[in-house]
Amino acid sequence: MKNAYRIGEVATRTGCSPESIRHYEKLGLLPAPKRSEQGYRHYDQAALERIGFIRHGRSLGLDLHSIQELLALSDHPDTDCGAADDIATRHLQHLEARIAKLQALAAELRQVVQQCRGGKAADCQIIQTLYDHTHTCSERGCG
Amino acid sequence: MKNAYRIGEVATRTGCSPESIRHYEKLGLLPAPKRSEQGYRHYDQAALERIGFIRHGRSLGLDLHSIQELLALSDHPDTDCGAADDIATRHLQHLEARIAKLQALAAELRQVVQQCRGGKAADCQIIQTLYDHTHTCSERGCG
DNA sequence: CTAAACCCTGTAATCGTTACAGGGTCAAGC
DNA sequence: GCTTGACCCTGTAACGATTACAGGGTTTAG
Repeated sequence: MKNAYRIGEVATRTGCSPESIRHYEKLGLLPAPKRSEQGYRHYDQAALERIGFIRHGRSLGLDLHSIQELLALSDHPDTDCGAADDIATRHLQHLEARIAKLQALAAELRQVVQQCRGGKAADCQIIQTLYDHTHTCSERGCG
Repeated sequence: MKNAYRIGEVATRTGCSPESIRHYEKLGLLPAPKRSEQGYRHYDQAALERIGFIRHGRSLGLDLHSIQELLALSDHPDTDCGAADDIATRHLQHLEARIAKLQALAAELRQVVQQCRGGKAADCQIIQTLYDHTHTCSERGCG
């Protein structure tokens, strides 16, 4: 268990590219790490765990702003936990809405695809359907 | 049925912002329209339908590149229709994969949310779970 | 005759990540 | 020694689609 990792080793261990790590630092999600005499970043175990937190949040689809809020809660252990629940619940609802929308899109697209019987573009039902604006979402309220 | 619409009226009729219309033109999805003496764009009925085509494609989640390919097919009526079917089918598979991934994310997030019993951030299970890197997607192959 | 609403161009922002360019540092091998 | 390659640094630009300006000109209605 070392206590000083350079950014490349952190990248390997966390699955997070060096560019992203520097990006998180610039955005304030990570504190500025110590530097070697040559200016190389040196990370400790806590930084590794913080990056793991961020990556786990990202893998769940959370945006960096939400992750920053969750990190702030974690940095202030006396804060009420309700805010974390709000963020997660809000994101879950967001995900569910997006799933529903994508499912509607997929269903519509499935119909479009099944209409294609081959032949020339002039007769292509896919292209015809796209020109048919009676099916656009803006007129059916599915956006 | 007029035969000369300015960009604002086209925007109203198609539900597509003037900025987007100019953007589509710059990208080559729309031909450069005629201009008034003062330089205002004047669109005809065919342009309206072409914009409708683009919007319908976008509402299905197609990217502008795919839409451009479909428009190119439409512009060459003798082309084989198979390419259109390829584009639509490929996009449908893409949608289905994305839906599956989002559903897995939502399921995981639902578990996380249910762990929150209130209280202080120090004890918050949401935050604890995010720190727990044994659950990150990179280690479970769900990315 | 003036104010509001429209149009023009070009540029920059959004989000998260990646890919450079241009330069410095460090290890291993010859 | 000296080179080669793998690192690291900073800053900037790209991706995709859209939105939001700034700074200027035109039309239209009161």
